Amino acid sequence: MFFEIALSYLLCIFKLLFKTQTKQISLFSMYEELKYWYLRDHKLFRVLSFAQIKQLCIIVGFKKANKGEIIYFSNSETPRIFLLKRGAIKIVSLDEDGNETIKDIVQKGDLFGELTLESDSVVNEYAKVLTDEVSICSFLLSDFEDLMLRNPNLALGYTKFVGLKMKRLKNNYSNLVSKDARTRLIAFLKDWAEKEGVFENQKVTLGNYLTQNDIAQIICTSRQTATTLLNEMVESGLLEYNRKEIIIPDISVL
Amino acid sequence: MFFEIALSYLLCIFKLLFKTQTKQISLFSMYEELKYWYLRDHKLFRVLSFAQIKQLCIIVGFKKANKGEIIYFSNSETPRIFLLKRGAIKIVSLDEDGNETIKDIVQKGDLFGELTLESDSVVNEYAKVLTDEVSICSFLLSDFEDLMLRNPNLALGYTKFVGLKMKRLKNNYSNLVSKDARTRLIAFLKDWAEKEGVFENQKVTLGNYLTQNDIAQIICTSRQTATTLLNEMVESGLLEYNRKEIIIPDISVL
DNA sequence: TCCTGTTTGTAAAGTAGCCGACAAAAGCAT
DNA sequence: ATGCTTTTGTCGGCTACTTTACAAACAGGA
Repeated sequence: MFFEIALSYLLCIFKLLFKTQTKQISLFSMYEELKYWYLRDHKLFRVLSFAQIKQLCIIVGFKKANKGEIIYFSNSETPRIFLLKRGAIKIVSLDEDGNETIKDIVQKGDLFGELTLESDSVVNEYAKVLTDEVSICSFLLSDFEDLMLRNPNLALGYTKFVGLKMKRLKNNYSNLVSKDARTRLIAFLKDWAEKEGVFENQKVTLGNYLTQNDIAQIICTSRQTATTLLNEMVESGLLEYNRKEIIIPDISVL
Repeated sequence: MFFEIALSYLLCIFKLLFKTQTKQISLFSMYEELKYWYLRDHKLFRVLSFAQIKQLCIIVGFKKANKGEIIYFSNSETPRIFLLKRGAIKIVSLDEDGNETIKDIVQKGDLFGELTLESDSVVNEYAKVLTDEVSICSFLLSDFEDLMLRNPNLALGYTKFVGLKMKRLKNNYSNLVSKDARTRLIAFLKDWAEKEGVFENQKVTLGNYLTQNDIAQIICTSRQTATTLLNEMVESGLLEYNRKEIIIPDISVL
C-alpha cells in the first residue's frame, strides 16, 4: 500500500524546512503550505500568487477513500467544489426511474461538484471510487465566489474552464446523435489514451479501472454491445484487453 | 427591403430628442444611449451601472436579416459574441460528413457566438433566421473579456450564465440517452411553451416558426418520426398543429 | 481452499426508429 | 390562375441496437 499523498508531501516539506529554518515554522503553517501546493498545481490557480493563495485558505476539507466507496456530494448543506488529487472516480446520477447513468469520469487534477456555481437540488448525483484509492480536497462554493470577485483573472479562467467542459459535452452529444456505437467506442478510447495513456511511439498502454459496463454507460450503449465490440476489436488485433490494462498496439489505425 | 435597424432606431431617438433638448446632445452620444439600452435589458448586464455601460461602448455591430437568411459567425477573423434582440434563429453545424445538425435555437434576448470565450476553428457553424426578421448586435470577445476583468461581478454572472447553458445541455443529453422520441418531443414542447407560450389557464398558444424537420432535429430523430408523433398527438387531442401556430389545449395532460 | 458476488461472453428474439420512395398539400413568385 | 419549391403525410423494409437469459471466468474474503 502507498502512503497518503498529503502525508508524503508534508514529510517532504517538513524535511526541507527543518534543514533551513526550523525556528518559526509551526505545524499550522505547514498545513497552509500544503494547501498551497494542492491548489497550486491546478492550472486554474496559477494566476494567483503564492501569497494570495496562502492568504485565502479556502480549502476546508481533505478526504481519502478506497475503491468502491461512494461519496455523496450533491444536495449537501453547503455547496462545495471538489478537487480530485489522486485516482479516478465516476459521477453517477440516479434519475426518477431509478436507472443510473454515468455523467462523468473525473481524473486526477480535475474539479467536480457544483461547477456551474448554482446548486440545484433536483439532480441526485454521487461519486464512486474507481481506483484503489483517491484523495480529494474541497472548498466552499461561497469562498470560491469571493475569491473570484477579488481576482477577475481567476473568474475569467474559470469561465473558460467551464466552457471547455461544455465543449466536450457538446462533442459527446453530437457523437451520440450521428455516430454508431463502434465509432463512439473508438472515439472514447482515443480520448482516454490521450488523457492518460503511456505512449511508446504508436503503442499506448492504459491502466484500466473501468468495467465493460462502465465503458458501455460512457458511450451510451448496452453492456452486451460494448462487450461484443471490444472482443471484435481484440479479435482483429486493434486492442489487447484485460481487467488491468488496455493496450492499443497502434493508435493511428484505431 | 428594410433599413438597417440601427439606422431606424437612431432616427427614432433622433426625432424624439430634437423635440425636447436639441442643444447638447451630439449624434455620438445618442448612439451611446442606444447601446446602453441594448445591453441594459439583458439580465447579465444589470450588475453594471448606467455610467459603466455607457463608458464601455463595447457594441461594435448591428445587423438585421430576414427569414431564411444565413448568417456566418464562426471562424470570423475576430471572435465575437452576439446578442439577438428580436426574432429567433437556429444555430446549425455542418460536420465532416456533411450532415447538418441543429445545435441550438436562439430566441430574443439570448446570446450566441463564442460563448465559451475560446474560438475553436474546428467547428463549422452558421445561423439561419427562422422568424420574419431579426435584429442582432454584437461585440468583440476581447472587449468583453476586458470588461469582465474590470467587473468581477459581470464575470461571475457570465460564468453562471454559461453554467446554466451547460445544465440545459446535460439535461438534453440524458433525455437522449434514456428517453424515447415521444417523450423527448413532449419535453421539448413543454420547454418551448414555458419559454414563449402565451398561457390562458391550462391552454398554451405558441407561434410556430419551426418546420417539422427542425423539430425532428432538435429532438434528435428523423423527420418522418416527428411527423408521425405530432399527428398522433393531434389525433388524440393533445395538440392543435399548423404551420403558423401550435395550441396545447391542456398543458397539464401533455 | 472454497464460496460468493461481480464481471465477462454469447446467443436468440424483439423493436424503435432510420431510410428510401413517393404523393399530396401548402406557400410563394410570376 | 400557373408553375416551382418547400413542407407534410404515409408506407414497408431494414438494421443497429436492446432485452432477456444463462453460463463461464474471475476476484477477493473467510
